[in-house]
Amino acid sequence: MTDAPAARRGIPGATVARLPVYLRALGALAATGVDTVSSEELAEAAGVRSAKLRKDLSYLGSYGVRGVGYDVVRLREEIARELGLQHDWAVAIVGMGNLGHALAAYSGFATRGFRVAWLVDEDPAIIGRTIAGLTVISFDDLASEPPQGVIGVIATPPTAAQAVADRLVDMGVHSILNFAPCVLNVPDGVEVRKVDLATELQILAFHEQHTREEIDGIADLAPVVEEPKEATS
Amino acid sequence: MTDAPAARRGIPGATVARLPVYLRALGALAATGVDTVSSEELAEAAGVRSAKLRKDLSYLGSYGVRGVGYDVVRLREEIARELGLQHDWAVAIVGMGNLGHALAAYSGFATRGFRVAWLVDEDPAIIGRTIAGLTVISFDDLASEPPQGVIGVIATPPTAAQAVADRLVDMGVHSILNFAPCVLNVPDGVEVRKVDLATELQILAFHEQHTREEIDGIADLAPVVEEPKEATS
DNA sequence: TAGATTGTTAATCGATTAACAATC
DNA sequence: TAGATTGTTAATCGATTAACAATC
Repeated sequence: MTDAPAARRGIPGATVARLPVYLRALGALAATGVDTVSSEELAEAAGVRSAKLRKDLSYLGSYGVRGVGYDVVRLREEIARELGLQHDWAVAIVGMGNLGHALAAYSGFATRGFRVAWLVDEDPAIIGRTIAGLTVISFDDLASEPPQGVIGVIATPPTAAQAVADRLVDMGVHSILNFAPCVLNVPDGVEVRKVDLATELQILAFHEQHTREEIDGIADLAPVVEEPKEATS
Repeated sequence: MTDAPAARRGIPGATVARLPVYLRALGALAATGVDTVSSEELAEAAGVRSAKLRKDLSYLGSYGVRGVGYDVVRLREEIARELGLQHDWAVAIVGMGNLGHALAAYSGFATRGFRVAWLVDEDPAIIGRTIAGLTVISFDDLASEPPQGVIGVIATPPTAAQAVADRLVDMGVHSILNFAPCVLNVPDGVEVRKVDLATELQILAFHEQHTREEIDGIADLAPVVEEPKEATS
């Protein structure tokens, strides 16, 4: 009945999580002047299988040309649009410790659609200081400017994180990136993604240990006594 | 034939990735003096469903007691052992920009089984400086001390990341945490986990946009003309 | 047209969940 | 024993993959 792109609704979560990777790869291609790319090439650049890439892109609509490939600029725009990156998003970082400080100065945000707009801390010794060109404000100051469509970043110690999340939610924030190693409880409709640095290392430790066991030989763990082998066959 | 715990091999990846979360929750419980916990309570603390928790734990063996629950200290030890956290792991951080600097000073590593042992940069202006109590060394310096069973952390700009990964792999590192927004190519047997901060925000932007569309009303996007409804059935 | 590559189908694989028998 | 809770089964769900018909 309609020409509208097929599945606007219901893009699988796993696909959404990969769109930024494709976007980045397309940006790199565009920078080098490439204007058409096949699913095979783009998949290679993004570190995925081409079948997966094509399936992912098919959820956005039909932006490729059979026998030719994808127009780099066009596809990049479509993905950016799907992710809501036609305009920049404002970000509020709460917690100006080591990590918050580094995030405030991180250049990778600005180049990929985000503008760090507020730095927040509760420590009077830190409020008022200038970090990365911004003045650190208190939570009350933040609440006084209504942060519309802001993404909140929590970089406080875990003990403070839930209270911070509660205040952000009260202000109308419904997207939160949490660096504090703890579980946050938020109402329905609020999206929390978490980045836990120590957890990432612990997952690597698991693999490191198991690689190590293979190298050292499993014999150490469960000494194998070789049966005298029959000379048959 | 044997009493040995069932599935030592073949713990699903999704389960491994959750074990650190359980470990953290158990640590918090132990700190408050709780000595027994049910799957329902622990799941609540870890932010998962109890059925998932029990299934995850069943891969490690049978450490619960029916009708009672899990011994907090015991379970914590078993998970730590499974993850390879009986001893600390040494970490080498490469790239002493904002992020590398913050990671070097991050207190969350030490408390969860990791010791930042080397800070590496290639900039002569940075080599020799002291950061978080450690002297920044060059790559050649790092290569001279053979880093056994080290976990490598890459916090360089994306342009340098592949070369850094290659050098780490040459030194025998086979577990890498990559903060540079780029795809790393490594040989089989080397495990790379990646943390891309801007990607996390872009995923949130997707949800933020779609939440916003719902609030603003979908009518704006695809004006619906109501068909005069037949009064049948 | 012939060659190339997309978009989609169908099969497979892995992860989640509910339910409950086993058992403390 | 009666009540509680684990460990496991079986069903469901979602994601990945290979293969290929559609089509530029």
